[in-house]
Parts: sequence; structure tokens; C-alpha cells
Amino acid sequence: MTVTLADVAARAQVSPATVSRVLNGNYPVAASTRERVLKAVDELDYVLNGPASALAAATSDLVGILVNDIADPFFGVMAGAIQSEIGGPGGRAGGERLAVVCNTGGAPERELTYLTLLQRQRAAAVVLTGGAMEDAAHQTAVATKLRKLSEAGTRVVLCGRPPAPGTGAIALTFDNRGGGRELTEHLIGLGHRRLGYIAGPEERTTTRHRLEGHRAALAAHGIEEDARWTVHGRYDRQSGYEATLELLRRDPSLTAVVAANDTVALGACAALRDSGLRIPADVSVAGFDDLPFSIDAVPALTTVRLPLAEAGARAGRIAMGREEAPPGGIATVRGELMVRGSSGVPRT
Amino acid sequence: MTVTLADVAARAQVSPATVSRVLNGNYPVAASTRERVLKAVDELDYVLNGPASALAAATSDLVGILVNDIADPFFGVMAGAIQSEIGGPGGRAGGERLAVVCNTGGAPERELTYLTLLQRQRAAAVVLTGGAMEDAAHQTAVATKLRKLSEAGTRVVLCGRPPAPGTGAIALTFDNRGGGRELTEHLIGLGHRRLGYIAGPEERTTTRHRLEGHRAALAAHGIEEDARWTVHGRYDRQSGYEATLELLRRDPSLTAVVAANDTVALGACAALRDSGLRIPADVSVAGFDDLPFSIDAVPALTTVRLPLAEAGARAGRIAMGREEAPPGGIATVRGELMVRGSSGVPRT
DNA sequence: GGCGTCACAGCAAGCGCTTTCTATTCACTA
DNA sequence: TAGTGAATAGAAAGCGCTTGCTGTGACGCC
Repeated sequence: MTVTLADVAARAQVSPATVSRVLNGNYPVAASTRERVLKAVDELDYVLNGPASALAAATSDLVGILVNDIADPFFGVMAGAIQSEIGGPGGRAGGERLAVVCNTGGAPERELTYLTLLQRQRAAAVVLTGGAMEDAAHQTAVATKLRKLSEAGTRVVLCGRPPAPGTGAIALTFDNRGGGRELTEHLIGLGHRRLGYIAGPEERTTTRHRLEGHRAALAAHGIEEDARWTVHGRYDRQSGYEATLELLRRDPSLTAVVAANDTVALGACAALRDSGLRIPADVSVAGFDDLPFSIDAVPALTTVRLPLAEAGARAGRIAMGREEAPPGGIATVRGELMVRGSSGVPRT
Repeated sequence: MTVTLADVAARAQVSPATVSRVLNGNYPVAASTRERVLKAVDELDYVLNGPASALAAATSDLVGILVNDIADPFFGVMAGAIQSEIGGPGGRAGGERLAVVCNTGGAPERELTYLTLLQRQRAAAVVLTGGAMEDAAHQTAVATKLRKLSEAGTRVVLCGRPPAPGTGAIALTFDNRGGGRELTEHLIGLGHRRLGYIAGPEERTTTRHRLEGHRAALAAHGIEEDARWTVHGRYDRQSGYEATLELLRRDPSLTAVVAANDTVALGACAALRDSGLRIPADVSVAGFDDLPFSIDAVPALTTVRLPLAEAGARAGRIAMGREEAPPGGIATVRGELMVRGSSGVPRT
């Protein structure tokens, strides 16, 4: 039925061992023999049995990439960059590895199950992207899992995620706090004193860090924050829309709205427009991430550019062992403030 | 070192066979025994060896999803929908399957290599998304591969891709031609007679079909097309920007620009704005796909909504064998014209 | 000319699991 | 009381590959 190594060996008149060695290229095989084997492989249209080879060799060529939402360009861009370095076919990498993207949907239990699945497949490496959940039980569970993976020889890299001490995972962390602070300071610098903030889901590290940065900026400039100025929501457009209406309802005198990310900011823009307010003449808007579409908003979005592709690529290389891990296993990746049309001086 | 089935068996005082049966649940095991086994599994923190089990059972729980560009929401949305149906952990599906997204970057050879990799892993199913390459040699190669996969028991589903006759693949095809035609007819109906068209890469089926629809509409209304009115480019924003400038240069009297997709349309909008033209007062713009951000453009983009999530979900179910394949193995998925602010009557 | 050294090739023992077939038990029925 | 079959557990044969170790000629060296 299906062609096996033995069939190839028979046809090439060599032992299975030799065929295996030709295919893996990690043992000397005479050129003439090699050729004969390759010819047989070609003629029989042989395809290696992955599971069998993984079992025998006790390694696999699978690399897992965990993302919260694959439909969100934030993760798409990172995943693409990671994958391009992992190789898969045609990547810069030599060995053919199957980079697989797993969509957790931001659900803790899914994250864990995917990790188990990858552990089960004896994945060569795992890259976790995006913010982590702040649920203590879940964090412990994930940490335990990551440690087990590391111990089993799977390289674990965190990309855009806070470090997980004691797990052996390498972390490339985004400086969400610093970015958030810089962004808000920009607005304060323009003269804003009443700033609404649309935060992401409560239990995400990303949410918390960005918000902390925002508040640090306010505090640093002696602006007392009004509790009504912060609204929590999801990381999507609709959430931004609704949150903005809510903010306007709570305090119509706000002159700026800072959003958890660009997608939310776009929703905010829509809500402001629908409320008859001009951007930035009436209200300034700022986002975070600098996703590809942010420059196409009208006016273009002021935001913090996160080097998603660069960080992803680096994470990919580290996962493949082609780049050294940063000292201490932790590196902080900074964002860059992008001032564009959506922010201006406040109305007087 | 690592815990194996045998270890669990020893601790639970049963045979390995019994443990396997408890874990797979496809054979009667006394409740008390089962409990003992599960307890041992838990205590030893046992994780099944995927490759070994795949080898022994001659099946795997891997499902491959091939996309052209994972950073493009068009694919992200589809992939997310597919994956949610495939299951993976927490999906609606029962069996835990590892849905893996493979990024081909639109490169033919990568597509093939990924297919081989999946074949190697004995994937349970493969879903190919997005337009196909029109290169004859490559199409044959892919068709051969798909046929082999089908024959080996892998379910093959094409989502948003033209059918591949004789391969055993189920196809859910987007009606790009019909959508393109409807879109252009809308513009013609508004009074436009000089319409520029920004097409995608030449060798893509999607490109060709949309363009054919556009031309069919023109022909149906007796509009003779000027060769200068079509420009080819990539499916990205920059390409749309440049192509639009080129179109304006070639014929400044154009009153509408139809883009290959929404991303390109956004680039077109930017180019028009930068050229001092108003949308739609001076030039109308239309896109295709109705990606999430299209509604946030200013003005909102007139486009053809493709039910990406629905089609993806259906493809996922078919791949899992949870939904019957359409009659003949081919279904056409129609788009829906979304008329928004970016199209209006032409300037006089 | 004898012998250590290479460069290859093959043997065979698993890798950790699934599954067929067989054995055992036990509850009933005749 | 023996006979029957259902229910359950185990023995063992692989699944297709990798790899440590064992040949086996050919070669160079003293």
C-alpha cells in the first residue's frame, strides 16, 4: 500500500539503514550509493513517515506558535515573522521544520491544552506571543507546563509577553508601560488635561502595563485622574466604539481618548465622528501597536509603533537556536512614538 | 526519564494495553480500573507520546491549513474560523486535533513543500485557502499532491479556491467573477463610464476572476475599455497607492477606481487624497472582501463582502467530516455588494 | 607482508504506542 | 450443575524508522 523505507531499500539494493542515512545526511554514504537511493526514492515517490521517524529519533520538527487571535493583524504579523525564520520550506532556515500556528482565542484552558498537544508531539520549540493572563492559577499552570517543556528539550520563547521566571523560557518583552507613558506624555505635552482611557480586558498583562504607563504619565505631570476616565473593554473595534460613547457620556469635556490598541482606537474614531466630534480639533485620539491600517485612518492615527515583525523574527531565530538568547534570558523591546494627525492641541 | 505508558501501567497495576484503552476510550474498561489508571496518569503527570501513537494507530490528529499570508486579515479571518471548527482544544469539536496554520507566502514551492510535510505527518485533513497560482506546472504538481493526499485518506478541502478536478478535493469557491461584476455594475449604475482597475498579481486565479467580472460588466453596458485603465500590482496597500498614481497619470479623467481588494483600495484612497481628490466627489473607490477595517475607512469603503468566517467554518466542518460535502464536491460562495460612502455619482 | 586505519554498509535492537487475539472471570440460563 | 456468553484484562506482534555496534574490504605504513 504505502511505500516504506524498506521498499526503497529493496529497490536500491541497500539496507534500510543506508536509506535512512541518505535521507538524514548525518552519516557518510558513498556518492554512488546515495544516488541509487535517491533514484529509488524518486521512482517510488517515497515520503518519509513523520511519526515513525519522530518516534525513533525522539525528536520532531514541529515548532508551535501560540497566538491569541489569528484574525488580529497584531498576531498575524508576529506569527508571519516568526514562521519566516523558523523556516518551514523556503525560509532562511536550513532544516525543514513545520511551523504551526495555534489559535488560543485568549482562553486560558486552550492555551494549556495546546501546550500539552505540542508537548505530546515533542515539539522542537514553542513560541508564545502576546500578553499573558493574570489569573494566578492559570499562570502557575502555564509556568509548570513551560518548565516541563524546557526540561524535555523544547526551546520556549515568549514574544511580546512578560518573562516567566524559573521556566527556562526566553522572553522578548514589549515595553508596554514605557510606550503607554510616552504616548500620554505626548498628549499632555500638547496641552491635554482631561484624557479618557479605553483599556483592554482587565486580566491581561498588556492591558495593565499600558494603563500603568498612562497613569504614570498623568501622575508625573500632576494630573489627578478621574475614575470615570477609564473604561475597560475587549481588544476590538466595537468595544472601542461603545467605550468611547460611554466616556463621552461620563464626561463630555474630555479632550483626548487613549485607546488600548489601534483597533480599539479605530472604533473610538468612529464613535467620535458619529457623535459629531472632529478629530483632533474636538478630541484627540491615540492608539497603540501601529498596525498596518493605522496610517490609513483619517486622520492617521497617533500611536506607539511596536516592532512586531522584528521581534517575531528574533523570537523565531532564538527558537531555532540560530541566535543567542539575550543576557539573563530577558530582553525588552521598546516601542516608538508615532505622532500623526489624530492628535493635536485641545480645543479651548 | 520521561514517563511512558508502561510506567503508568505498572503504577496502576494493569497492562499497557489497558492504559491505552482508557486513554483512547474505544474499548470497555471497568470503571474501577479506569479510575485507577487515570489516577496513575495524573500522579505521574503522564503525557502521551504523539508520534508513537500516530505510528501505531497509523493516523494523526494534525490538520493543516495553508494560507498565503498570515498577516493579511483575509487569511487570518478564514484561518481562525477553520481552526475554531477543527477543534483544537475547546473548539466545538470533540476530538482534540492540532490545527496548524502554514504560511506559504504565496510561493508555489513553499505550498508544495508544506503539503509534503503534512503528508509526511500523515495529516488527518488539509485545508487550502485563497486563490491558486495559474502556473501550469505548479498546478499539476499541486493536483498530484492533493490526489495522493486524498488517496492516503487525508481529507482535502479548498476554501476560497477554484476546484481541482480529479483530486478528490472538496471545493468551496468564492464567486469572484460574479462579485466583481456586481461591483462594477453598481458603479456604472451611478453613472461612471471611465473606470480604472487595480488588479492583483497576474498569475492568481482570484485576480483573473475579479477582473473578468469587471470587464463583463463593462461589456454588458457597452463600455469600451481602455487598455490604460488596468494596472496590475500586489495585494497590498503600497501597490494600491502606486497603481492609483499611475492610473491618474495615464488618464486623469477617470471617475472611479476599482481595486482588487480592500487593502489595495485603502492605498488607492490614500493616493487620491494625496493628489487632492475627494472621495467620492471627484473619484469613487471600491474594494473587495469587506475586511473588518473597510468600514472604518473615511469614507467607508464600498466593497463586496465575502463571508470569510462562514466559509472557513464550513470548510473546517467538512474537513472534520462533520458536515457533508456539497453535491459534486463543489460549492460556490457568493459575495454581497456593500454600498458605502466611497462610491457616488461621478463629477460632471 | 602484516596490521592498524578508514570509509562504508548492514544487523538488529529498540522508540512508545495500538490492537488483534486469547484467557479469565462471572452472571445467568437450561 | 454444567453450559453459554458478555465483560474485561493481558500477551504479543507489529507500526516504520533511527542508530550503536559490528563487519568488511581497501588502503597506507613500518
